[in-house]
Amino acid sequence: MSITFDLIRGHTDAIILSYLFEGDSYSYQINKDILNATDGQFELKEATLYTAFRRLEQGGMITSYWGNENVGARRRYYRITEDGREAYASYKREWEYSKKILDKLIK
Amino acid sequence: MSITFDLIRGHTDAIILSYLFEGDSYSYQINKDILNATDGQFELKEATLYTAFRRLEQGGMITSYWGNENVGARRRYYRITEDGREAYASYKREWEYSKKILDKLIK
DNA sequence: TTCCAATACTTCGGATGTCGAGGTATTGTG
DNA sequence: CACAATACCTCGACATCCGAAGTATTGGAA
Repeated sequence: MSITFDLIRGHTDAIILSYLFEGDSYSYQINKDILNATDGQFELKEATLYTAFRRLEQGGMITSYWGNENVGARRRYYRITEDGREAYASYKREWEYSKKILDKLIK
Repeated sequence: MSITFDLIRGHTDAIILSYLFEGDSYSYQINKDILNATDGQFELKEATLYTAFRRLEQGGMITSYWGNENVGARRRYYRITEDGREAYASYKREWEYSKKILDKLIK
């Protein structure tokens, strides 16, 4: 089954924050982690991720810094802030809540 | 808690079809049914509903007809088609599926 | 050694869905 | 007679998502 991506819309930030909650990471890595976690059935497109990173950084949810890899391509790492942790907790609650509502409505 | 409506995005059609599955209805009624089902915590805005009805009708998921009320304002009723029933079953599966995915990703 | 796949980042513009604001018409009630 | 409630509808703004395209680096295959 190929998922209609609009179903995930609005949850992008929550998904990203969920990964950053466990440690700094970078776009490509997060993308691969999502693919692994869902057995290759779901991924956030690169453009979507970058839009989200910009949005989250502007909102003070994350900060970013360049890694000093001396091998391979440079990486921009993202780190969750305290505000980001709070936002994540809130997103999580909202997900649980909207799940309940949709379970009521799609029966 | 006030729900971020973007979380519901993409599920509007499924919600509407879910109601029409149980019998013909009209916009205002469906709106009220949703409000009741969620204890007033969630509603689809009128403009959203009309956009969705147009979309569903153009897609052959529903048909519409004018009720012949001799009392009160005229009502446009919507009826689900066979294609609509199939689409609904599919939407329902997709919802179950995306629920699993999001539960994996928002942890 | 040359080419290509993979890693990694980024921008742009189009498509889509949602909804606030505004509008029309009818009926029943104070 | 005004007004709330029912019921319909349109427009335009806005946010998000993502396809497409582009840059740069490294390592391995041919």
